[in-house]
Amino acid sequence: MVHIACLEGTSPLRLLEQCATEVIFQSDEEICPRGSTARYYWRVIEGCVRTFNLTGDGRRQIEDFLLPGDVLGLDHLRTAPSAAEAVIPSKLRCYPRASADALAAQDPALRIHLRALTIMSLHSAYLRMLLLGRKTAVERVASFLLEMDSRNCRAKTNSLQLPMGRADIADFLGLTTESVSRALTQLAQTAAIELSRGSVELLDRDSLADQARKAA
Amino acid sequence: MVHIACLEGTSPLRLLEQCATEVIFQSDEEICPRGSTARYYWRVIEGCVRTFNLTGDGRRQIEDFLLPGDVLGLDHLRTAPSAAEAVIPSKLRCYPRASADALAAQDPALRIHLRALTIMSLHSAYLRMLLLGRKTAVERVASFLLEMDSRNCRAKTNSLQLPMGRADIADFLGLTTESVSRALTQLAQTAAIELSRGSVELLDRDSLADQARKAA
DNA sequence: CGCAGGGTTGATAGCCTTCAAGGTCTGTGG
DNA sequence: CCACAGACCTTGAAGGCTATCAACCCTGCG
Repeated sequence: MVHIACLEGTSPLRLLEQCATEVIFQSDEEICPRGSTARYYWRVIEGCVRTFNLTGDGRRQIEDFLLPGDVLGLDHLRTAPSAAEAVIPSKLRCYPRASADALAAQDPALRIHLRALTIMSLHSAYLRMLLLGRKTAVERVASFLLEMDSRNCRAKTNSLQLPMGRADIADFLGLTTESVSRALTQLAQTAAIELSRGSVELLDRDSLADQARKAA
Repeated sequence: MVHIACLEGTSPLRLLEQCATEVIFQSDEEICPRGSTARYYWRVIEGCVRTFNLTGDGRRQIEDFLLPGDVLGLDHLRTAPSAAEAVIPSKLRCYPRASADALAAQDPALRIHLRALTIMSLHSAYLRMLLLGRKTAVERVASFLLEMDSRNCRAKTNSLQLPMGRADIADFLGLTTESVSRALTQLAQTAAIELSRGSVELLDRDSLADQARKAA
């Protein structure tokens, strides 16, 4: 959800980029375990990361998918509140918190930007509450496709690549894999989308938005 | 959700308190309409406020209940993302954004505190996603009672006053009023709580926590 | 070829919603 | 003082949506 285009280019940030290191994670590999000390911010360079929460008996709710450009760790206080894992093999850039925070302390523009990113996460969380609390399965899946599409900045085509599997989508939307599958089939039957291997063709975004019942 | 005890007492904050004014809102009166310009922060002094989102066809999801001490408006960027209304007659203190932000620009401690409050809201939102996406009706209601209890700082007793009605609780938990009522009855039958007019007696918090399946 | 993993589809069950009715409390007015 | 209306809460019965359980398909791989 959290885009950070303007973290690049500005001059004092060069220093920060210099202390950053890149790390590659394999599928399902843990990036920061829940409760671990929050020593780094991470930025996704390639791939996809999920953050999630579990109930005592193992039910999972995915909080967010992080795509290239998104930042992980802005919501950590002393420790990480939720676990993070790579969805597919992913490259992340790792920024020491101490350095980044020191930089932010002296750079009002950076502070404002980081604050805006956190607030955008909060807005996205509130919209997802509406989705989880009040939307039907088809509405949830349609909303999900549109959200993923809107984050898929560079794509001009209607082809939406989904790095995550049905199980991840289900745990993101508060459904089961079967329900996700059925909702996708149903959307395909209205000709709003077309399903193909590993991607979804968005044929009719208006119809999708209609079936998503977007919040005004 | 957002507690702000330490906004009081520190000396530079006296200035801010001086430009603050108190306003009283009646039940269901709007505090900031969705999309309105974000010109103020608000702090609840007495009463209770709800923030919420609506789908296109009017289904409502309450994002948060704000109790005395909680701050409203930290998640606003240029405009308010969601509407806010008083649940019961409530007194709020109103802080001009410009003054507060200017003060924060010069006061690192205040900045850190405000940032922590925002992050706490985000954590609370993530926990509620787990509730909305993965918990049953009884689990949701038990979780709700425990959360309200934990925010009910000053109370030593087991009596939990709930300022909001069943309809508000339902829209907070993604249920209907009937389901909330049934879940409360069911919790009462296990002797975890006892229902009385306008309040709930928490007889067995362990049992409640058990039935809430709290996230580890 | 056999197997494993992910996705889809079908049948059934369960939980919550919906619709409906009754109960309780409060405030108002006769 | 009591009747009554209204709001809110609770309870009951029926239905719908999604979960669950199961089978099947497809692909990739050893």
